[in-house]
Amino acid sequence: MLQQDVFYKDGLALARFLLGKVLVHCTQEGEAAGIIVETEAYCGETDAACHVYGGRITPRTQVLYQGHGLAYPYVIYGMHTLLNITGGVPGHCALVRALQPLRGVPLMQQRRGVAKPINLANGPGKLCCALGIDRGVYGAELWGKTLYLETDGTYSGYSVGCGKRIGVEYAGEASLYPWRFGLMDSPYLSKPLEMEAGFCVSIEK
DNA sequence: CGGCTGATCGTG
DNA sequence: ACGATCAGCCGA
Repeated sequence: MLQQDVFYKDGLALARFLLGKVLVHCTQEGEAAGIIVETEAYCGETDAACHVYGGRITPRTQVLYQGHGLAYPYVIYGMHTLLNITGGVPGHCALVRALQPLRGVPLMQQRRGVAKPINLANGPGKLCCALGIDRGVYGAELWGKTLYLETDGTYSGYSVGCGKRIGVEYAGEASLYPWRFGLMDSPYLSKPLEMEAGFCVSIEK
C-alpha cells in the first residue's frame, strides 16, 4: 500500500503520479478496485478552475488545506459524487476521472446497473458510484484501511496523453491548460485525449 | 430563505 | 444535442 509521503506533490505532479496506480475501496459490501487511467490537476488559489480559486475557502473545500493524501469528495450537478485527492501544496488536488475495473467487478456492476466493464468507471461520477464512494469519505486518509492506493505493474511504461480539462469553460484561459492526463491508448477513458504528453507511466515512489 | 450554477450522465 | 435533478454557495 502506498504511504502518505507519495502524495506530497503539487496538483500537476500528483495527477501524473496517480496514473497506473490501483484505487481500492472496501466496504461492508466488499472490495472494489480499478487502475487509474485518467486524472485532472487542480492547482489551488491561482487556478481559475479550482474550487479554492481566489482564496474561496468554504466548509466544502477545507480539506484542501488539511494535509496531503486526503479524500475530497463532493457532489456535482446535485447528483454525482466526484473524488479528488489532496496534494502537498495548500489548495492543490487531483481529480480521479476514470478507472479500468480490476477487482470486484460484480459489485461494481450491481452498483452501477451496467454490465459492460468498459462503462463501469469511465467517468468521474461513474467511478465513485462503482466504488461506493460518497461524501462519507470526506477527509479520509488514502493510506488507510478502507480507501487506499496500490501499485500494479500493468501499465508501467505506457505513454501518457493530455488535453484540456473537461467542464471548466467558465474558467476562461485556465480551461485551455492541458491539465487532463490519461493512458493514451486506454479504452477506459471518459473521452479520448487530444495529444501526447511526452512521457510514460512509471511505477515507483 | 430563495435563486442560481454546475469538475455529469444517459438517452436520443 | 439536451434534459434531469439537487447540493452548495451567495445575496438579501
